Amino acid sequence: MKESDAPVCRVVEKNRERVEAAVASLPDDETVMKLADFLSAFSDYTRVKILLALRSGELCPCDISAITGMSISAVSHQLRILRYKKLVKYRREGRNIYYSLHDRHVEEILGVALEHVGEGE
Amino acid sequence: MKESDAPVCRVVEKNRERVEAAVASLPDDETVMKLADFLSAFSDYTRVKILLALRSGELCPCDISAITGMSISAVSHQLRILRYKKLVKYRREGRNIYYSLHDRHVEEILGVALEHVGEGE
DNA sequence: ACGATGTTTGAATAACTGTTCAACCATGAA
DNA sequence: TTCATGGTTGAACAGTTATTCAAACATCGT
Repeated sequence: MKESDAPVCRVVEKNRERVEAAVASLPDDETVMKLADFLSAFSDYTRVKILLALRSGELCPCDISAITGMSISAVSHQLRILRYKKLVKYRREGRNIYYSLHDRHVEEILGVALEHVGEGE
Repeated sequence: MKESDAPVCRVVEKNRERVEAAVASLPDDETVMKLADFLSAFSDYTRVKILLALRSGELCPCDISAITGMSISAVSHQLRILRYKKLVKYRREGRNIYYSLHDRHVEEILGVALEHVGEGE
């Protein structure tokens, strides 16, 4: 959208304080981008399932494949995303690699979201 | 992937307890789907920005357009997604429609996620 | 060194998502 | 009723994403 022809209704004028307060309260753009990037890791059915499984303890890709019914390759691709976005960490043990949730934040988000969808019934 | 030829490594056998515990702890499929559906609403930069802006109070689409620099139409499309997925609610006041965060869960998730990305520096 | 096991990776394809544009609906004022 | 204002909607396009397949890498046992 071009800045020049932003459609501005009268309400924006009336609400100017409100609007300016909202703008002031926004984190900087980079933080918003990081936020969306982090949260977007939760946006896929299979990734959510992987994360939920990891709440009960560390698992290797092969375990996760068995649990979720996904192919090993698909699991590995998704784990890579979860790694990059800091939702999981891993450790090597011989030939196996064990994945676990990165920190409490991830568990907390899953918990709050579970509450939310549970209430909708 | 076909169930029949799921690649199962030895670790799964060794970890059978662990794997079975994880399977047992998983919510039913419908819940996982609802979870992913809810959380996927947080996965876009512009939606996150809208939600962050709404933390400071209710706003109409026109306000949000001014705050985010998005077109009114784009804002409205995103608000629809946020409405359907129960991240925001709205009320009408004459010609204006005011949107606000649906409940504490949404605020909490944003808060936890902000903590998470804040720590990474 | 070799083979087997456990995992990762890149390329390709199919499905999905966000923005724009134009048309439309809803409300209040005249 | 008619007009202007504030919002919504559908179609279309561009960009993104998840899965599969085949090939590769890393580690261990022999």
